[in-house]
Amino acid sequence: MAKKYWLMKSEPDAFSIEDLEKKGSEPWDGIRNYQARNFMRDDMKVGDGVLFYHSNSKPSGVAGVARVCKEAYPDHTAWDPDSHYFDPKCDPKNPTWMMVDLEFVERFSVAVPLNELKENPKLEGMMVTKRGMRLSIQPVEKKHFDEVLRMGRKRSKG
DNA sequence: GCCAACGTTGGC
DNA sequence: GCCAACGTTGGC
Repeated sequence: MAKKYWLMKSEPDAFSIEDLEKKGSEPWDGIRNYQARNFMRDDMKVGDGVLFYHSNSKPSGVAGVARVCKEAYPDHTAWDPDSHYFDPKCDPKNPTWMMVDLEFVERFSVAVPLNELKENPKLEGMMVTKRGMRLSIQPVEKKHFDEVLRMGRKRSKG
């Protein structure tokens, strides 16, 4: 199976690329959307490339790159009453929610802001550039992944 | 802080 | 099963 590419959103106040860099790897918990879960559960494999996107940020944009290092397994925060992500409808014996682990790959010194993604004709059709796109995990085409990587590294050089 | 977009819930 | 109400996401 060919390597796949993804974009995953996080609010940097909650968990940022800097946090991932410090920790090395981290479970991507708290996903409570069926479409996003299905991508993790059904399609993500170890080694897949991930654009780490900072949302609700100034500005929002792609802050770096991560890699899937563990395939989908149950998200235990769903049945932890103390967790922000607690889901009272979730049965631990038949887990509804899953997560993968990501490991740090690369941090752009300056994030590639959303408006530059939108303005780049090579990224036409990329999901994150579409208005009203709230899905927090999105599949990304290889050509788009490579172009965003190029943009991030170019900026990093100054 | 505003509000458009969109997913979920619940009454019927 | 429809759809209005509600809650959340997330850019601006």
